[in-house]
Amino acid sequence: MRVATWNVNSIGARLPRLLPWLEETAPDVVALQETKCADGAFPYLPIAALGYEVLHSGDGRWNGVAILSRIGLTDPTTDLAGQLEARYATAQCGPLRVTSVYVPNGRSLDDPHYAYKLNWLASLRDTLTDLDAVKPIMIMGDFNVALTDDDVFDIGAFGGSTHVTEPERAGVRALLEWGLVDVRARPGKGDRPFTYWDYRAGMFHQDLGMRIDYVLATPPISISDAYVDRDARKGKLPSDHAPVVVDVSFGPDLERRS
DNA sequence: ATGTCATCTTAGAGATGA
Repeated sequence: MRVATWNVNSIGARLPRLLPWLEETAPDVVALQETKCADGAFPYLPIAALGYEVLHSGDGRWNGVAILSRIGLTDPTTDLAGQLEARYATAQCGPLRVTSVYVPNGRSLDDPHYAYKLNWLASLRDTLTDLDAVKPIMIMGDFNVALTDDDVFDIGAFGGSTHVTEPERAGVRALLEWGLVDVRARPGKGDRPFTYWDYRAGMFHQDLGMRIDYVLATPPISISDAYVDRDARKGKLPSDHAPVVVDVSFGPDLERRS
């Protein structure tokens, strides 16, 4: 089974890249972020034509998350307790409980949006309280946090910046401490599996990136491969994020239990 | 390291966010 996450930075602008990518990559489940469209404007038809059921939560201009699944999609939820923006979507997709997240950016350390980001991560952690890590659960998306200094191209360039502070990292680590595992993709071009490169200043060309998109999975989910699809960041009108693609499998007992 | 890209407002360049 193949699962992927991708911040597409507008599904409207990215549709000419997304549709052929879905055909070539053939993921069974995809978590999308930054769709930047209202529910009524989501391109359901061309995606359904490729065999996917869709759960979308969209504000319109900003944010927006989706789950695409061709192995079933039930028990949809887009409400994250106490949070108003469209940044969270969960559904049962076959044996997997899948969540797509678009964690708030934080903007700057003195901006109220930074406290909002920490609060949002706490709300995300709270959703795990009643769940059991022996079941197959995946939370994936754009976390807007680099977990370690090695997850940015040069930690010296991030003094006083968001994405690398201890409270943000602790917010994500709380998910790992609960029992989710950080599925590290094998590196692409460089020695580190970056997933985001700023559009400006030739950052992608120089591989000056950040690893801020994560796939988190519970231990029963066996990972046979995980890679960053750098090709999707190249060429004409790419997103500023690359997809993370993960191949997973389960034991027969787990297939039954879920 | 702020060099790009996407969207909305409202008709064409500016504001906003990343």
